Amino acid sequence: MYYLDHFASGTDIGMENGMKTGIERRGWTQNPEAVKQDILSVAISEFASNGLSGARVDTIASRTRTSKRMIYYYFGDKLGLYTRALEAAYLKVREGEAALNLDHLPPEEALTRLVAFTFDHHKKNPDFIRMVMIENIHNAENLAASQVIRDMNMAAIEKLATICRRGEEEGVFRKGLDPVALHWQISAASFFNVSNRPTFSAIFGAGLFGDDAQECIRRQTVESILAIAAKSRVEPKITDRRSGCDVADAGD
Amino acid sequence: MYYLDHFASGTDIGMENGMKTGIERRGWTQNPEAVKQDILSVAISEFASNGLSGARVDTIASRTRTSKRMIYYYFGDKLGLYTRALEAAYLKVREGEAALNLDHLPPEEALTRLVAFTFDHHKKNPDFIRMVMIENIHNAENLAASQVIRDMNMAAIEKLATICRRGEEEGVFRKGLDPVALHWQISAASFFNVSNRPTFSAIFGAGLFGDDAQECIRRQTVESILAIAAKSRVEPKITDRRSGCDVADAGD
DNA sequence: AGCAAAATGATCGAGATAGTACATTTGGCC
DNA sequence: GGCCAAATGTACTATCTCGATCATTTTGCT
Repeated sequence: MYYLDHFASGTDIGMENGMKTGIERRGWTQNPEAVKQDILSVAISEFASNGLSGARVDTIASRTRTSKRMIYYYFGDKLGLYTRALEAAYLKVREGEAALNLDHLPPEEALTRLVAFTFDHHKKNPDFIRMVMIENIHNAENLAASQVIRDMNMAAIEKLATICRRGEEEGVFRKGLDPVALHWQISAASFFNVSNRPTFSAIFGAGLFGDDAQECIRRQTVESILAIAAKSRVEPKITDRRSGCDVADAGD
Repeated sequence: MYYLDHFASGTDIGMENGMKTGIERRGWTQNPEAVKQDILSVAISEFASNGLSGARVDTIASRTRTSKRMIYYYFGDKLGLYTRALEAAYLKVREGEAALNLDHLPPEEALTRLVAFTFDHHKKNPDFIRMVMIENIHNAENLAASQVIRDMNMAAIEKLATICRRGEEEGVFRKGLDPVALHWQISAASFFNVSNRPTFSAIFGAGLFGDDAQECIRRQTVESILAIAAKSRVEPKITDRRSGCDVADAGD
């Protein structure tokens, strides 16, 4: 099986064998990079659909323009392929996030956009969400081994930290905000909205995933996050010095 | 392999072979119910740990006081066992929830307790959470087939609906609150907190899962939910009639 | 052109795994 | 006690699945 030169630079990964790509056919040649990318994109889809144990190397191979031989040649074994696929999925998603530049916006506006963006972005990348779900099932053992992924996420936090700091300085956000905790809140809503859609729909119907209801949920999410970040409208009676959280009666 | 009479009524599922149970040994006998329960509890643990494809029937069998033969005898095949295990996991968790009686409390207090309870309860039942995660990976195909589970969840919503209605009537909650949407918000935080702990910890460290930080997150969650339910302190400029949500600028 | 290393093709094997066949024991009932 | 159906034990197999082996082609380089 052969590849067009620079096939890897094509964006339409899912095309059929023999489809035009818009790239000139200037002879055919070995193309290791394209082979790897081809394998990875198929692997992401397959692992995301069926999980680590559920995915079949043979199935991945057959959906590839290359052979199983190549999978083992480049990735060693199934777990190696999985790990690289996980990294690739992260990379692709973080790329999308990198385009978001919020530095010129006022902090509240920046945070609003960040939350809304994350919500939408997760929704547009279900395979990524599923990869993370699967990784959680496996106790993040493979992710823990990937320095690449940790670095990328720390970068994401930096962005949020910057917003928090600016907000504090301008006096619109409360002091001592923990960017990681805020990220947790943002992720919880955005992630759950995709990850648990199947069971939620099965039980309560698809209503919450229609356009109107999703719009509503997204807005609620944005507002909740902003409320957490904002200086409390009502002065808290006690402030927990350790975590910067308002301490109020929360039952039990 | 033989069973004590009424062994199924014992609460300590995880005990070793031959351990005392507090139940008098009054002879040994066939005990189909105990066998089924034994298999199910092992199955939940195994499926929760390794997923549907990752779980091994032989492993389940070996951790059971009975044999693989019995698994197929009572549950037909692996998928049958999985489905029953899923139901059993739901049942166990909903049982815990049923004990919660909130009808005598004022709506805000009831909602506060419900949220806090859900947060804690999910945390105490990671196997259940993992089963749901796995079911989501499989697009809820098996859950969809289980009427039992749908019924139980509808019951849970009823509880929330009652609180919402009372809150509306007493004028402390906004009108047109959607109990399912509220349930979504509660679940998102409570579920994510358990489901994504491994990846989150791997990336950002375990800090957020220490007692102090968890306390803080739980409180933030409670407050966010209450804020959503409460009548807005600031009158909304526009109200979306379809969903009952405030419409404000939420960015793109 | 010729050579060595990288890349790829075709086929096969070992072990794991779900599920089964057959035999045996137990327990309620007469 | 004897009988039959439910329950359980033992051993086996067909198949699926990962991974390896051996052979061949392509390519960069001199």
